[in-house]
Amino acid sequence: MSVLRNKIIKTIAGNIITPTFLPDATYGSIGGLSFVDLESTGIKEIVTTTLHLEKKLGSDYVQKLGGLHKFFSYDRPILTDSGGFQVFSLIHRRKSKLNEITDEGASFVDPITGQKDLLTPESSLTIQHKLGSDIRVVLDEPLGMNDTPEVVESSVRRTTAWAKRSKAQYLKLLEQEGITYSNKDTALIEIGSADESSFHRPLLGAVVQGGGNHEMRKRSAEELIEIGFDSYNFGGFPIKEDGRLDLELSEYLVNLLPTDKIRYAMGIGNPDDVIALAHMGWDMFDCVLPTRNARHGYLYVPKGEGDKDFGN
RNA sequence: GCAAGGGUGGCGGAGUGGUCAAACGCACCUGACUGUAAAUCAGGCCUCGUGAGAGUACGGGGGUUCGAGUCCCUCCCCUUGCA
Repeated sequence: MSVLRNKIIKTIAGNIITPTFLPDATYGSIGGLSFVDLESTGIKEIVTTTLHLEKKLGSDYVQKLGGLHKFFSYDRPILTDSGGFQVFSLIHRRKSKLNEITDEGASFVDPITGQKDLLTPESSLTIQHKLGSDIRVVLDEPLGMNDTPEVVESSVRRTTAWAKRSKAQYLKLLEQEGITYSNKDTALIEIGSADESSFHRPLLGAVVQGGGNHEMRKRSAEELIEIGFDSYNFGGFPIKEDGRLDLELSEYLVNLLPTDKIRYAMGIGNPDDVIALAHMGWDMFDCVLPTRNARHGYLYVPKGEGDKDFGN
């Protein structure tokens, strides 16, 4: 049963028709493509990485230059991640007392400078605010699929707690700018709806955790919905041992999320997966996979049109 | 013409009497890659064989030696110095 949603996500930088896929641009660059090239692919919006920008350039610097859009010379919607997943991957590379997650935040050792650093829910949102992105994500604690129930429970609890702090920080930053916020604001509208003007504030999404455990996913979703966000995101690394996305979990989760909010599957980028999840009702996707694969010489072709002469 | 140094796999470049099918790069091939600290990682890369393994290689020819990419002679070619 397909529930493919063609809707419109409103952002400050313009509207996005769903379902949509956002490629990831580490420093605002998609694997060496110019924005002109990017546009020719039909891509209308991008994701960029908070932590890389913060560590390499500094959000203060980007802010001084007028924000990401001016800095990149890109006027379409830009989504920033919290930096949580990058810290997560760093921590899993090298576990130590310096690389750890506590209730305060995620501490890690900067692999370039070797200095200890701490990313908190508040600092992540402040950085994203300075960067001036259109869609933002709260800091969360991502997990894989095979953690113990205790670890999963802890991740969900912490993710909810961080989401609360993030929302508070978000509202504080909006207030400083004199931007109004209402729980009734809706950034997801029907196509053809009379009101297609651009949105008046950046969007904020929270990330549902719970690993491969349905009950925990449900709890996580409910707790986040209680706080209230513009988007609810499929978090963690929901890839099974066979290397495939857990489609059952994907479908279970999408049906727990409010239909009048954006449902965003983070890090899902296998073309077949994107199509499958879009039909489940997921609105938005981002992933490194297509661009990374392309950089590694991998070409996607429609089913049945592969050519042995081209390898993959 | 004289002098000196060289000619090794697709390329660069190790190797100076046995453990060399040839280090190490590059290129190439295959596999991996899922909120980008992955422009990475794993394997292959003379021929035949799934494999153990076998065969043929170090400019050409000849020689010394149990054994030569490595030593000697000769021929061909390249680079540099002197005329």
